[in-house]
Amino acid sequence: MFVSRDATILHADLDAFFASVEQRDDPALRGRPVIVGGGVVLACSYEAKAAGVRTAMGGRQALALCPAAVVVRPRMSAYSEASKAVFRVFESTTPLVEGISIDEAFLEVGGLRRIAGAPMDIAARLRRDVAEQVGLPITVGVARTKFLAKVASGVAKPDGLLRVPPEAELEFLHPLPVERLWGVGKVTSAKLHAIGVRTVAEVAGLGEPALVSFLGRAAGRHLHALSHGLDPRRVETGVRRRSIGSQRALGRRERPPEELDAIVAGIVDRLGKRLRGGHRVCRTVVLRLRFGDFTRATRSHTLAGATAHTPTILRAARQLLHAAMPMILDRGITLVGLSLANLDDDGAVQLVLPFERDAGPELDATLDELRDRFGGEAVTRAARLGRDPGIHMPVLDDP
DNA sequence: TCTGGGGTCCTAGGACCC
DNA sequence: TCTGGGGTCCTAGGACCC
Repeated sequence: MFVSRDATILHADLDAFFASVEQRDDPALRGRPVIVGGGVVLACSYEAKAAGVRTAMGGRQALALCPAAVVVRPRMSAYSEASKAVFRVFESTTPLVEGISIDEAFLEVGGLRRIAGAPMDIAARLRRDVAEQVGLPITVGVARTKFLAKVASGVAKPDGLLRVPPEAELEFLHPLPVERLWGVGKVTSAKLHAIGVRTVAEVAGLGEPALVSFLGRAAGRHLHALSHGLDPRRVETGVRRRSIGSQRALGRRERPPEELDAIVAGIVDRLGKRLRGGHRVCRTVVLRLRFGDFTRATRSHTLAGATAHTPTILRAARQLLHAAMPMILDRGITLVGLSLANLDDDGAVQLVLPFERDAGPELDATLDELRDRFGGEAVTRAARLGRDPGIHMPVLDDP
């Protein structure tokens, strides 16, 4: 496999994204500590970070650390717009863009040297373009691998640019704390600390067999590779979503079953629209629950066939909810959510139904039945296509 | 400190098939 | 009567990321 010897991967990461959008849109917030969120901190400006505020921290604790902070309600649509604008700048830089979240992406610029210059020049221009065209600060890491590019941007934040030269990768990587490794969170870092491992160099020194027996096969191999600077992943475009979900925190108040049912119905409705909007279908419905003691549970059901039909999904979700009721009543529910997984593209199929020329009423009855099964939208589209009664009628697949 | 909302991937056991 | 190994799918839980 070809591995570039050159540092041609950019990791571009917007700084304190939500908070930066707020500061951009309201000059009164500039230079001040800003917290986006309410119950928990969704994002905070660097002024707030300086006071110790962190993402996912409880709102009360954040304000205790930083009483001067301005708390702002999140404006998701504004962030979504800003993200789109930034990604337009990415796309104008190189066609090889792999988005990894609303505020970061990998860009491969290895093939652009002749027309756009060296990676560092491209990165500097990208930062300038995002600042000028979108008004947001962005940090870029440049390296030979995705992982090193990401670590570089993390080290260079905020509003920075850093290249890891291929000949100095381990020199750069090994002194860093293990938490910098992708895939090392709270649990894994605690495990590693327990055996006296605190730096990437020490992880590298453990050897793969030890890491595998200690952390499991996949995690062990992964960490071993990363700690030696090995990461063969290429920048990939057009990565498809594997699941979509929506959830709602409920607080500690008791919720009667009818209310839970209504909330689930609302979530199914939203997800069904997103699914159809993206021309996708799902096969697995996952109910997510969180309880008063903060334990969690999931219950899932896989359908015989793929669907984007709201009533079909709702039926499955209701059954899962019903089966989980004893647990809910017992432990008290604080969050309910649904994920739709096993996603696929919605291959529309044609259903051929034989009809006589004058079978008007019979056709109408059949159409009603199909609307009920597949959703009005799909069949209305299909009925237009199959205007001539008795000939054919394409509908969305839903066995 | 009493904790949002959106995702990804891995593990492990059981069912089932060859 | 007692015995294999391999593969896939489903379910549930968990760690992790932004």
